[in-house]
Amino acid sequence: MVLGKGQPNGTAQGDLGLFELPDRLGGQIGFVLNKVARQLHAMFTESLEPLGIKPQHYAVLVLLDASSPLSQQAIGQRLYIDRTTMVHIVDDLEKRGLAVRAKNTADRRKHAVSITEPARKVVAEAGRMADSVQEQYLAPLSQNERRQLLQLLKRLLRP
Amino acid sequence: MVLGKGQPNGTAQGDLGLFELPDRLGGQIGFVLNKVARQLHAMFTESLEPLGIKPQHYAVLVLLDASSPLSQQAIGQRLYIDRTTMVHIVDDLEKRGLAVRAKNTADRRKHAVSITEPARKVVAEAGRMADSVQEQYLAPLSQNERRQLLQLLKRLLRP
DNA sequence: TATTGTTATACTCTATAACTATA
DNA sequence: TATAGTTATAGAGTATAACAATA
Repeated sequence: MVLGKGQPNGTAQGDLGLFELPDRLGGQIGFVLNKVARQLHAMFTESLEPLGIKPQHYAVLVLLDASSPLSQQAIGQRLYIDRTTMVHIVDDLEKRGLAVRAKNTADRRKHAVSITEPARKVVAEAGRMADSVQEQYLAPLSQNERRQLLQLLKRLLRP
Repeated sequence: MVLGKGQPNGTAQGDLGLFELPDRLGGQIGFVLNKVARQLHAMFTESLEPLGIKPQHYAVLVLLDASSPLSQQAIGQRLYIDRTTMVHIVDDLEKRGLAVRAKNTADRRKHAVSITEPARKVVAEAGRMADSVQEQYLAPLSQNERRQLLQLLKRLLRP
């Protein structure tokens, strides 16, 4: 997708350069936020392909890597993932041998989902992919600006 | 979805509070970006329901309000929307009487898509919705921080 | 009664491929 | 040959509703 740089905004009012956004839209954080999130997500998804996982799997694995076992509900609550979606994700991880389900003996409604040993290397590798993609996508920003951006976003995130 | 505030992170390492993210994930801008974008998008979608349009329709209408007519391709390029997706969006707008397709006589491959007069009021109203949702969602940030956030995001957006 | 996990289903958003018509 | 628009189709990601097992 070669889009060039658009015309500098020397055009008459109401006559936008080919790739310019009206102020009304460019001023909306929502619009820009959405596009940026999609672009980064697409890049990360692509970078994970060789590992046979997707961003959601990565997120769950990071969590399990930090503390296994967890119930599916517990994982979902932390990652803002619905429990029905969690079923599919854990299904995928089990098929790929990256996680295992056991019964929680204390509360037999719950599963005790754990990361497998081979998966530890996969998470590590995926983490490097994540870093590399971010490094690439965030290149326009200084280290300090990246920290600022992250802090601002974190303050917006709702439970 | 009542998630509470999570435990303060006074727990032993490896033992995360119920709603805490491991540093590895919380430190990834991608993860937080994605969730924030989805939350805002969901709120905006809901607020637009009474108007019978969705965020993509709003974006196209804003563009057409600023400069009509435009070809579908031209709209899509500015809004990062695929041309096949544009077909559906313009279909929807025509059904709702918010836009009309005419043939571009200079280049008869192209459509000349224009906003309709009644639609001008809809865009204006939708714009107020957008402002209100943003005001609500961005409440944790000062005016200055909102500007910062927008500027940082805009610098990331790729063509 | 409430919670955990499951299943089936469906919706949103988007993109790919193949086509028509115009240039 | 390339571009604009269309169509059919499919995929990813997510959610809703109904259910079983367990608390």
